[in-house]
Amino acid sequence: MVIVKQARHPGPEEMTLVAVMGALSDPIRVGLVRVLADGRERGWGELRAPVAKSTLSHHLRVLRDAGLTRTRQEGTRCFVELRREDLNARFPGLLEAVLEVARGDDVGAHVGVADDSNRT
Amino acid sequence: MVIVKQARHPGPEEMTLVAVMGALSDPIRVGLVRVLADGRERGWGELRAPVAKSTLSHHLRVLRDAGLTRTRQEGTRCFVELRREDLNARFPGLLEAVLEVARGDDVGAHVGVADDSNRT
DNA sequence: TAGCTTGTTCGATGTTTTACGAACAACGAA
DNA sequence: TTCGTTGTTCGTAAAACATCGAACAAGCTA
Repeated sequence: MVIVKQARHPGPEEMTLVAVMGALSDPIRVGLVRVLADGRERGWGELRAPVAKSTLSHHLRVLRDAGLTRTRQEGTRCFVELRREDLNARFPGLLEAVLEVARGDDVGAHVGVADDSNRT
Repeated sequence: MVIVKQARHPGPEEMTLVAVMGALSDPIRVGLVRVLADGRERGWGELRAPVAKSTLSHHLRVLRDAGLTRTRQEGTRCFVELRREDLNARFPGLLEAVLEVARGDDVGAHVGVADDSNRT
């Protein structure tokens, strides 16, 4: 029996505006959200940010705790995705507005994904 | 000649998403924005928040520095207003989305205005 | 089993934020 | 000029945050 201790994710009702705004008040985290904005689930190790991995882990935790992302564990690795549906239901229009500006201003420019040469 | 040292306000181009999100990641500041959301300019002394006046001054400064509000000085007193136009131009949809949630969740509930008995 | 990979957690450090009261500066009123 | 009012700034303290490297746990792989 495989018990993979999944991290806790807040339900929509548990999400707070202040926590979400706080999560998005750091350029690296905004960059991560931008990367995930295409709706694709990304492997943790695929994510690239100019910080140590422990720090990246921290940022992903802040995003998860605020309800912005969902982290799934599979074996020894993790996959992250944006909780777009939940966010739109709980905070209508907010995510789109933020992404729009983030793209325009290129916020979190140094965050990206590895150019994974093993798929298309 | 009256030179009232006006505080510096960032122009729309100087406003950053991260600063705005940071400014809105505190319930008192969200409360202040809510109070100002009706478009009326408010006297500083009219504002009520459960913090010392030096702390309120600090919060108003954070909002001003982020570009959310404009502070005008007249004689010995100040008036604050929301920079709705500028915000909508710079961050389309953001303010409305935030206000919508803030109202629904009653964020910053302890912030308000004095019940000014000298009008209506 | 032994070792490798992957991501989290721990401990330390330096910075930023929030908060308060006291001191201050600017202005208007007496 | 001497007060009172109004809001900012200063000094300080506590908490939160970002960051790192080291240690760790869990799961594959050899």
